[in-house]
Amino acid sequence: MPNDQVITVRGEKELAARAGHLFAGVNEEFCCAATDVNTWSQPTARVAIASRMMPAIRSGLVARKLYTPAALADDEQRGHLLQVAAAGAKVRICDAGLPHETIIIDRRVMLLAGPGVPGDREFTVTTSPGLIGPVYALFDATWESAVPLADRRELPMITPDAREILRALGAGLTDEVAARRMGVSLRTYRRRVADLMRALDSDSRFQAGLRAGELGLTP
Amino acid sequence: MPNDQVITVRGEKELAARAGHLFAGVNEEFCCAATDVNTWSQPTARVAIASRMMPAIRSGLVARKLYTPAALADDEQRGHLLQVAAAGAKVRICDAGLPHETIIIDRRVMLLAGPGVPGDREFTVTTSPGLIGPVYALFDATWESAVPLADRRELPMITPDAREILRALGAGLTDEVAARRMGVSLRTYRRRVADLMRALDSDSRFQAGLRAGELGLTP
DNA sequence: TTACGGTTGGCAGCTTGCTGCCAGCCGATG
DNA sequence: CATCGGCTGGCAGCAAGCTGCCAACCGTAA
Repeated sequence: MPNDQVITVRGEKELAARAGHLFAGVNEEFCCAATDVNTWSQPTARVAIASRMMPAIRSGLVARKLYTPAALADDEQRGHLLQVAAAGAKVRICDAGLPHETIIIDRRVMLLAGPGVPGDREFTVTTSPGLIGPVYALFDATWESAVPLADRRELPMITPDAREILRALGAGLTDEVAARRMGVSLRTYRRRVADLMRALDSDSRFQAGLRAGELGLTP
Repeated sequence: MPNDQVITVRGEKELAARAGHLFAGVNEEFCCAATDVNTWSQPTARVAIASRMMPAIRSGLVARKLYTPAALADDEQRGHLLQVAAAGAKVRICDAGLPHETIIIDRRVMLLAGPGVPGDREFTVTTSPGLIGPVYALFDATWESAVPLADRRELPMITPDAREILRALGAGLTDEVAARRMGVSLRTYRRRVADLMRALDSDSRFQAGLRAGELGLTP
């Protein structure tokens, strides 16, 4: 494929047939951005890819996988991500949508997938440095603002109630004012603040504010 | 230019000659991501572009311009950004590097610039939806995590001293412990914390923590 | 030398935050 | 019906945070 060329294929079969050779060797870095882990139409393909990648990671390959919170929606996906992360891949979660899967291999080959159904969607493959470079930069920028999977705490207790408390805290209100606004007693408000502090694993309110922001819990 | 094609040109003259027609009409949306505003080799070109874009914004065009903090490095750039923002363009600053300028027009045409010197660099232009879509999504993701120009406070008073205080606060230490560690009295530590709170325009420590994080002041 | 401005540190008084305690209320269960 | 668990709200006691006050110290300038 000449350097300035782009090929577009439909479906995974055609992708493998026309561009599979480009993905044969991953030597240095594998970058992937997607909504969730259901990339390929067959879940077994995902397992096969992961099992091939793990030895490579041990040999020095850098794998960066960027997903949206949808990738943590069910236990299967989460389990898979924790598994690849434990194997050494860097996994981050970003809050913005990633409707098009983007894969960049060794900054040499780039695969862009349409937003369609995994089994029937259009793939664009290119080796053009003029295209890969800028996309890689944008991937990098998104990566930098994403939260490492390990740092991302699951906070199921972010009820509407807790969210209102975060709002009040973020507005700098005293407990008394905030409690009155919420229509609860000061003791109850403080009890809930203490719950929130515990959930944020924070010893001070400054630290809690910092963490709430880091975790994207601010309203 | 066929849909799946990409053209690569070197220099602005060749860009205008071979692809200038693609940029003739901007009807709906103009998205741009770059390190700073020194996009073109001639500053007068920047002024001319801005002066053409302002009436369009008033007619409903959405202009989104995404830069790194380098775009605020000098008064001239800052002044320009404040000007276009005042004219209705949305300007955001993102903390990650954007070494390749990326321009997407009406989601129809995309221009990717190499990282070279403005007067002598390579441009890649494409109208391929398979390419524009994913890049647009990554632009969007980066945009979402960037800070609106208006919200970005300049905080020159982040001395090494204040940074150490932020560290102590972020670690959840009590004032007494932090003061002792810094080798100052509790009164002095608290005096400095109060200075920091004032600088962060915060009424509570939670709010201060939140803002410090938002402003990227955390160590 | 003295005078001045800025900073520090100790102290005191106050407010805000933290949490235990206990009574009361409510819903669910046997 | 009684019992239980969970939650609420008032109160008290304490810790942490906030700030004014004043003396002491330091560097600088006249």
